[in-house]
Amino acid sequence: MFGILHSQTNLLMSISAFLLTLVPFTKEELEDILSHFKKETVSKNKVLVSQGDICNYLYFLEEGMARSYYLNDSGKEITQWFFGVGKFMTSADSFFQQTPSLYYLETLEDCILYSISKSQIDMLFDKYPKMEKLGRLATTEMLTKIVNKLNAIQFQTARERYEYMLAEFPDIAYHVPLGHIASYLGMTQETLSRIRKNNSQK
Amino acid sequence: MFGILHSQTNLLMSISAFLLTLVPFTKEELEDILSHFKKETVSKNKVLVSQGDICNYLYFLEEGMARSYYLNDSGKEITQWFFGVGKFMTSADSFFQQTPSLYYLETLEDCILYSISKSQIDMLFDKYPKMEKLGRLATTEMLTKIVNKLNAIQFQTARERYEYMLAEFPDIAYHVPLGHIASYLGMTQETLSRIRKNNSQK
DNA sequence: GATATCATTTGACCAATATCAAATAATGAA
DNA sequence: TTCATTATTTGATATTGGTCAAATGATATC
Repeated sequence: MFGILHSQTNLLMSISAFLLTLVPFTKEELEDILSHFKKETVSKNKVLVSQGDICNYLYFLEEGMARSYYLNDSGKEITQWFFGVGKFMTSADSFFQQTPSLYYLETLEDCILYSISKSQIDMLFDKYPKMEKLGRLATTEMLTKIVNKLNAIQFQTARERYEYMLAEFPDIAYHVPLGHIASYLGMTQETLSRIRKNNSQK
Repeated sequence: MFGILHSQTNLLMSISAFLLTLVPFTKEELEDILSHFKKETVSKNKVLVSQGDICNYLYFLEEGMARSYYLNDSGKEITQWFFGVGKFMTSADSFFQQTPSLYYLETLEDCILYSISKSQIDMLFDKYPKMEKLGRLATTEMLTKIVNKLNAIQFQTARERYEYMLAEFPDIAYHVPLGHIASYLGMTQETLSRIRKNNSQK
């Protein structure tokens, strides 16, 4: 079968470009802030944080994709969120409250990450009020996105939820295993498979 | 039938007590901050913000209860969140981005509210880094609660979702119309009625 | 390239919950 | 109190999506 071409937007987003979209840091501030992030490359399917760990780092995803997931009562992996290029990623509760993480964080592709520890970012929060603003704005954005997902999950049919997925994560939807998406959307992979089949026939 | 006694905890929570649980403001800071909030009493079933309005105020709920809701495609009211004593309430997106609100805000009981405008709170954000921290912490708390709801909605049966409601909003669950709760939990009110019946028989 | 492993698709059947309609109960206004 | 209105409950039936099992397809390793 001839494949459908899926757009590959946003292959890369530098952390400084991203920070500047939220808050107008000066060159000096930005340099100081960035000096506390550590660049690392991580290969595909690596678990960065396990359920029960304290999540010690906040990550910025310059390249690649990742997900958070947890194990439900039957031990099945439930994808909780996808992270794409140009996004912050962490197990938020665990990182900010320094409590055991409820989630795993796992790369889904080879990734280039910038990481920062809790103590370092707290130091930056104290040093720069603009960093508090950044934190607030980033959190507010996440809140909005989660509310969107909630509305999709709560009131839409399985097919409509898949359409939400395509809209929210266009880069990711065609590049990760079906089962990850199905559990993210709260349906079985059999159901998602049937939806995809019907969509492609239309 | 003899009614079950439902606990009435947290009948009142002062705004200063609440702020101090999140950030250690000094007496002077607190006084300055509170001077920008305006106390108002609002009677039951008043709409504070309508869908399409810009939400101009952030409210703190000292007494009473309220909800946010929207109208779905069929024009049915869907409760999106409940707000109880000691909580901040606003149409977050609309207030912070000054965009038309997707939601209505409506009191469910007579309320005592403290309101503050966007420009005033922005002024406080600029004046006090601790206010940015307050904003970040309050938003993070909200984020955690919404993730909880999402997990309940996504993976639990109708009965388990109702149990989540009782745990998250014990003060509210027995004091608002059934239909508000049913739409909040993503089920019909017939289903919720049957669940309550079964629970009371156990 | 052959084979083992893992991911996806397909089919048959079932359970949970929605829908629609009507009866009953509760509430509030005159 | 009485009546009108609104909220809740109940019953019958329909539908969506889940479960289980098996077949097919894709991928990676030797």
